[in-house]
Amino acid sequence: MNSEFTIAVHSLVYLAYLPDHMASSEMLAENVCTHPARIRKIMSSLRRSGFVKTKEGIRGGYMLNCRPEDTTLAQIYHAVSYGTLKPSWCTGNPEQPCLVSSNIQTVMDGIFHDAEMYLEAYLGNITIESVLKKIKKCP
Amino acid sequence: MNSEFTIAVHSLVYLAYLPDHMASSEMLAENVCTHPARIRKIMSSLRRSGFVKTKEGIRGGYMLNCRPEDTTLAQIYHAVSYGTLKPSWCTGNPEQPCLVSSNIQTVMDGIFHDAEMYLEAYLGNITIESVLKKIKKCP
DNA sequence: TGAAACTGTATCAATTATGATTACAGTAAG
DNA sequence: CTTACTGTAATCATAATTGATACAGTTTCA
Repeated sequence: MNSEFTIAVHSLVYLAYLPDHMASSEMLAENVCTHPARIRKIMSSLRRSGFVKTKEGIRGGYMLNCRPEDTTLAQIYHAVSYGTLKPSWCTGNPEQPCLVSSNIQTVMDGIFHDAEMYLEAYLGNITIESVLKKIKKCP
Repeated sequence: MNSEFTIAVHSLVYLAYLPDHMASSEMLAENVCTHPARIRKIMSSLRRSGFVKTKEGIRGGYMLNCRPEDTTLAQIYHAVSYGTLKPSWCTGNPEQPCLVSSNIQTVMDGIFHDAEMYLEAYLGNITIESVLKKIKKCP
């Protein structure tokens, strides 16, 4: 998994935190600690899945378009990082005569797929609002 | 997550599959499709956690030292890849005045930690033997 | 209308993570 | 005492990730 999921969650939490629920890529980048272009790329994907609306032009930026109490990290993970639990490198080789070597890829694929579903089930219990609440409880 | 978990599972499944439950790093490397030195590194770690025994010297190699029906992928994950669910790159900055930026790391750390526990709970339901059974069912 | 302040997106560079390779010391069998 | 193995570290190559730059397109507002 790369950090796009974390950045997406951070950005949505930050938007939910701001009184007007709106920020430019530059503001978000400073808060997240990354480059504005990277934020724009990820926010574009969040816009395509409907979590934010964007406004181009002067005084533009990103606006929260979902209810923090209804939006779960599972939805965000699915939109931004689905399929990234499984490592890209595989063991075994379908061409080999050995039963284990030739079939392990299929079996491990299934295991990682199911594991990701479990992961999403857990993330489905966490909302943007609950993350914000946890943040507010920090010392 | 890198592929060490997958390689560890593959190696143990392969040992369980072999009639004498024993193989050298070279045999394992060929089956897994990687370099013998990489196998040795991972098998060393599996030896330290008791899943295999190693025999040095001529006619040496790795021998299964656990019951395939009792050994779960959770145990293997924990031994080999614990803590690798969380991306290494973090958002936010504890030095910033903003509540969100300064505390998101702590909160996301907790979420990834719990997510990993969930993942392990799922992997706890899968044994080396059940993986081998799935492999044998492949066409 | 046109300058200013934004997003959208592509491309390339820099950094980091991953995997492959080599090397060699240590060990046990025969 | 040679041969065939593991243990481990170091180094190289490649791939993935992140940073940076550039520029077209859009909207606001003087």
